[in-house]
Parts: sequence; structure tokens; C-alpha cells
Amino acid sequence: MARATAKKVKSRKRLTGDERRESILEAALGCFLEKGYIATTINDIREASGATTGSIYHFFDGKGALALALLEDAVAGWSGEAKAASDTAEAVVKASAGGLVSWGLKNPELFRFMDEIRTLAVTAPEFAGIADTLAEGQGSAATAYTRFVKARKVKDLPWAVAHSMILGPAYNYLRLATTGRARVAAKRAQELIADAAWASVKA
Amino acid sequence: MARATAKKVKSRKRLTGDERRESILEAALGCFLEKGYIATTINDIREASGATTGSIYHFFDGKGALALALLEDAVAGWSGEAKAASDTAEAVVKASAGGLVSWGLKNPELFRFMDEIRTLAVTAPEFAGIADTLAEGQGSAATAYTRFVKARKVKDLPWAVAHSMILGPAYNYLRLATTGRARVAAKRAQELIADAAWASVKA
DNA sequence: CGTTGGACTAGAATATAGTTCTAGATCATG
DNA sequence: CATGATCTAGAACTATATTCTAGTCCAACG
Repeated sequence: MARATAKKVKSRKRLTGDERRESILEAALGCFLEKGYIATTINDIREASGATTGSIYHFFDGKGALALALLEDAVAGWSGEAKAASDTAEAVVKASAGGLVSWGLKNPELFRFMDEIRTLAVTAPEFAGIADTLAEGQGSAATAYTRFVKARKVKDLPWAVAHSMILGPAYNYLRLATTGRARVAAKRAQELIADAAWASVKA
Repeated sequence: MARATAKKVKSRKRLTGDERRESILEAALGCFLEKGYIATTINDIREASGATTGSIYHFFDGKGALALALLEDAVAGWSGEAKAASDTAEAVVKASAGGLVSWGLKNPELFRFMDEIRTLAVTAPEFAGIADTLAEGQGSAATAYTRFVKARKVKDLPWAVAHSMILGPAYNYLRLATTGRARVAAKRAQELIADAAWASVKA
């Protein structure tokens, strides 16, 4: 069982089994993407990573914490994809919707995983915090929208409604696409949805 | 413990503990709506209904079957609300989007429950069948849309995309609203979303 | 009436999964 | 080379869904 690491330590403090930690994360991601969060057991992760129960719980608080750690990376990846080239209202709106679609089509299992956790978060206390971080709630987006409203670039819609018009179709489309119920060329879908998003909110 | 029933029997066949069955369904719905599917235990249902484990499993194949039975009613309620008064393209599209919003705002827990099951269905085999029945896949809607396309009433979009434009925002809005993240008067949100849906697809 | 068979009720037993715990191994440091 | 923090082991514990074995009840039939 892989005698584990001991990395370069500088000062006088600890040296963690970083590789072990990584291998656990990696194995967990594999399992979650393949079978979903609920269906994945700690045992699956144990076997896939070669770590023992003890190690897993040494590094992470539990299955939920593991998912949370992975989710943060996922969201980061998506946010990156949704960054607009310029900051005109049109570019921002289209990048939000189009970026989500494009990211989701490139990482279908990741999207499904994210969607699963988001849903569970509604009732599972261990995911409580993530709900806002996720899809919805990106506070900055709301303020950006307000700014565009003031500049009369977009319609003066309540943020929840604007959010729904911009991201709702993208989200919905990905849900269909990632469960094999959409037959459209990816590129075309992305364009259609980004354009529609802009059309729905432009002033 | 409620001696249970014995209803009117006609021919020569059995007479079921219908009341017991109903009480179990009722209790299960209460629990699912209150705590969500995952968080609800058989024990919760047992206590809430007064039935024993044996009875519950006598009438239902398990937790999943219970959820499925309840879900069918839920979907029926929603479908009812989404029926259009006339069958012009505009009326149908607006009724689909607006009806979903209006139904969801009236039955927020039911919407959350439906959304939870839909998400679980992606990976849980016991819910496999429901995925199509649910939100997406209403086959008839797809053909209706095709008909409107032929009549040049709506844009010639791939169904997955059209579906996303019509129902995506409604779904998204309900997700925000039912988790307390939307501050808009219900009536106004419903109108905005229904109008936007029509604007997105009209020819 | 009494028996009988199916419907229903009980609740203990079982299986599976997440989590906790106690013991021990490893190793940089003094 | 003793020490203490870190990490590894895996057994034990807990909670939950489900199955099983006995019943109990009752309508119909003789």
C-alpha cells in the first residue's frame, strides 16, 4: 500500500501525505462523475484510491466535504469559460449563457455532478453553503446587471427573472444534452441559446 | 392501531386495507415535501402514518415506489395548470411557461420534490422511467411544436432548444423562488416569463 | 358454526453504508 | 535515539433500507 510521501518541508511544521490526499480526491472525482454522488460509496473511493477509510477521514470530513472540495474546482472552470471578452452588456450576457453551454458540453459529467449537488443542497445541510455559490447567486452578476439597467442597455427586470432568462435555457439545454435527450450540433445550440439570452433581456 | 377497513367488495375478490394504503401515501407525501426524498427515512413514514414496516412494504415496493406514486399525481396537477385555453401557438407556449410558474408557486414543496426526483433519476435506476415523463420529454409537446413550425408560427428550432427557451426560464425561476432567492411578485414573474418564452420562439 | 385461505400487520433479522475510534507506523527534529 | 505530530489500518459502531417469519383478521364456504 504505497508507503506514501513526505514532501519537502521547510520550516518546522508538518509534511502532509499530499499525494495520498490527491489520490483520494482524484478517485472520488472519478467515482462521482461515473456513478453520481449518491450512488458512490466510501468503499468505492477507498478501492479506487488505494487509501483506507482512516486516511480518507483523516483528510476529509466525509463524503460531503469531498464533493464540496471537487465542486469548487468545477465551478471555477465554468466561471472561466463564462468570462466575456469585452464588457459590453451584449458580450457579458452572451458569454454567460454561451459559456455555460460550452463548458457543460465539454464536461457533461461534471455538469451532472454539479446539478446533482445543487439539488441535494436544497435539503442536505452539509451542502447548505454551496447553493448560493453555485449557478445562481453570483452576487457580482446581479450588480453587473443592475449597472447595465442603469445604462439602459438591458430591460429593467428583477434579477431573479433576468437570471432565469439568461441562464435558464442554457441550464435546461444542458440537462437534456447530458442525459442524451438533445440532438443538436453543440456549436449551433450554443449560438442559438446565447443569442436568445441576449434577445430576451436587451433593452 | 386502526383496525383497518374492509371496503365494499363486489365479486369474490379481495378487499384491501385501502385506508392504510392511503394513510401511508399521505404520510409519505408529508415527509417528502417537508424534508425531501433523501432525508426522509422509512421510519419517518412509519411514525407519521402509524403503519408498520411490514405494512409499508406490503403496499409498496419501497421508498422509491412510494415517491413514484406521489409524483404521478404531482405531474398531473402541473399538466392541468399548463393547458392552454385556445390552441394558437402563442396561447400554447405562454400556457406552458406561465402554467409551470403558476403551478410551482402554488406548490413550492411539490416543485422541489419533483426537481429532486428528476435529478436523482439521472443516476438512480429505480427512477429511470420517470425522467422522460417529467418536465422534459412530453412527446406530444414536441409534435405540437413541429406543427407550429410547419404553420410558420414559431421559429424552426431543434426541439431541445425550443424546449429550453420555453421552459428553461420558468424552471430556473422556480428554483430560485422555492429556495427563497427571488423577490418578485408572483403574478408579475409569471407574466414576464410567459411573454419572454413566446418572444423567444415566435416566428 | 368451524375451517380455511388470502389479505394484512408485526416487528425482529439482515444487509449495506457512512462515520468514529483505537492502535500503531513513520519520520523530521531536538 | 526519544519524541510528538502526522498519517495509516481496519475493526467497531450507527443508521437505514429491505427482507423474513409469524402471526391476526375476516369473508366465504361447507
